[in-house]
Amino acid sequence: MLKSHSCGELRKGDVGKRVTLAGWVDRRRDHGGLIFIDLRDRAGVSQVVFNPEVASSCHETASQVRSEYVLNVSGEVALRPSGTENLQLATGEIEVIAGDCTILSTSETPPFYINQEVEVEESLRLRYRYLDLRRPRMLRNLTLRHRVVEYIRNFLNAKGFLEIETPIMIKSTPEGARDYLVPSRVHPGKFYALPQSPQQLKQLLMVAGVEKYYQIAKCFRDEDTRADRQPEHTQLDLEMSFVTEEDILGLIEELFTSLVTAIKPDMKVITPFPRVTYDDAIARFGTDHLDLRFSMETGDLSDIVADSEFAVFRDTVVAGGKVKGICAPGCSSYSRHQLDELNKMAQGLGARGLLTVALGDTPGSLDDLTLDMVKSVAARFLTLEQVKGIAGRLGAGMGDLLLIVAGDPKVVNKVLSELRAEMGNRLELADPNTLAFAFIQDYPLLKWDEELGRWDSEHHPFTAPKEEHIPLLDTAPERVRSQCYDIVCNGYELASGSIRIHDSELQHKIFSLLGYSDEEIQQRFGTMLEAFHYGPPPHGGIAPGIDRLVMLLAGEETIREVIAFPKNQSAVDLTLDAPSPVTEEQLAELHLQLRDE
RNA sequence: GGCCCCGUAGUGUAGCGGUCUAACAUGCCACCCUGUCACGGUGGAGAUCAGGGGUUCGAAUCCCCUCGGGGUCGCCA
Repeated sequence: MLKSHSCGELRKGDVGKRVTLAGWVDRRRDHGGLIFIDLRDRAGVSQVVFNPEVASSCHETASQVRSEYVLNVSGEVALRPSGTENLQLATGEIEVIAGDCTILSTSETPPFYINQEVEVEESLRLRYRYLDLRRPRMLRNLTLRHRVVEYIRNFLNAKGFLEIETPIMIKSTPEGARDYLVPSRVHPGKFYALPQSPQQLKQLLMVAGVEKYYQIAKCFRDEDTRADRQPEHTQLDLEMSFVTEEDILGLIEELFTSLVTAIKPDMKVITPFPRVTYDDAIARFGTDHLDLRFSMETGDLSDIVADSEFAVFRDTVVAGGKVKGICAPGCSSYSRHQLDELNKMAQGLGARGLLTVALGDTPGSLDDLTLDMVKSVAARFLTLEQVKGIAGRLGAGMGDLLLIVAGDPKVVNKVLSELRAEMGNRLELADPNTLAFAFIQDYPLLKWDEELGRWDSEHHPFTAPKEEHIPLLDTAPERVRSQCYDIVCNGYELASGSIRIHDSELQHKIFSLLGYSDEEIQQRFGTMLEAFHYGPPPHGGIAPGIDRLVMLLAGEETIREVIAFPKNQSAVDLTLDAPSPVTEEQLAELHLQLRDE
């Protein structure tokens, strides 16, 4: 080793020791005579003093050094002269008196600050990701991620799970997201696909008798990116045999709560995790990836306004739509501009409009409310009783602002859930140090796909219906609930899972319901159905997203901040400049020809 | 594919129709400096204002297109 100690570990107790350090020049302070260099490695920073009277050639070397040069320094650890200690620094009581110094490598001036926490354009950071990762924030995030994965492995290993790798090149199945395809050289015209998840493989592992499986698995989806979505992401993929929904939820709750306690003890977790049915989630929050850190629940106002003079509301209800709203506490004094912003946001999400109702100027009892204190374009169409009814339903008082949307229930819920998140943000209602996990249960098994004119899986086709709902598959598929569950946290979907079908008859029936021909079923799922003829155990699992989990623990806004080499919004890897063209020879070998477009 | 936002020295920002020959901070270069730690001091270099077109007597500034980046809707079983 070129170092005897790390730059971050030296303390008072090391005084007098002769040490050798190696690291990067974080900062150099040249006093003409004395030169101070903060030498940085992964563990931290130590101040090295270069004194011409102690080692003149060494001092000469130090004067040539610039930021991010890599140095090897030997010297004695000394107590800093009294009065010059730096309490900001863990190593601030000592310094290393350089006796010998070698420049291991030089560095050009970096394209952005490495020793300062300044926001830099993300594309530049990604182009020089190896420099970006030198910055404390990134090092912190990567370290956190490592510890999370380490914790998960230890936790599951202790519970008797086997970590098993599954292939990255598998078979394409056209349902779900678009596959990333890998052309086969050996088999002209045939392709592998990168897994969207190891779903079928882990179920085969259950048939194989593994009983408890997990994997830190890379998953690939060729869909557009978002702040919390990348073309490839990492899941804790997990599957167990002979379990019920309760077993899976209990395991995950124990894992997550103990993980947070161990790794981020300063963060609050609400236990036990609240359980919300899908229908309740939609009714109360307009979305199933809800944020339970604050209330501001939506309220259905349809019955109150059905007979109102306000045509927009009345007509919506008559046409089978819904009128719902939320209450933004203390926002009755919102300016015209602020209201316009919210209106624009609502319209951007598909609402025809947003009705705002300001209840007086100051806090107080609703009993004192009079119609002329109500500021709203709909005020003259509503009775005082109706306004009070609406306010009551939304838990509003004087001084509050009501945000009301009318229209198709899907749109109304979408818009209100986004407005709720927005207002929660603006009013700082969501404590950034709280992780509000929740289980969402009782999802519908199927959803009607308008475009294709057929039923489609809400989760995936291997999800088991609730036992007692199986008869409904023939009579009222829309009413069938599944043994499917999500974990959400602070407004993000963190995990999805289900108890799987282990009966090949039932599985076959679901496939048929989804409109697959026998031939298609055989072609896409033949192996699994066949495997299910050989004693498949009842089984189920779940797959929490590691990127999102670490993002929440790190307090970051995007998962890119917790991925070493992420892709940008256009799915480009700016570090390596991928994707890139390939040679004609490569294409020919793969029996591929590019189309003119 | 739609909508919204952004693009000014290496970096981060200011400037938003004329006095911009583009400012500030920091970084960079040179010199001075033996107790600093975001060291200090003096001086200097550094920007076709993303690119193209238009409006105007005059454009970093207004309009259009293109490119690049971000957010989002669609999409993500």
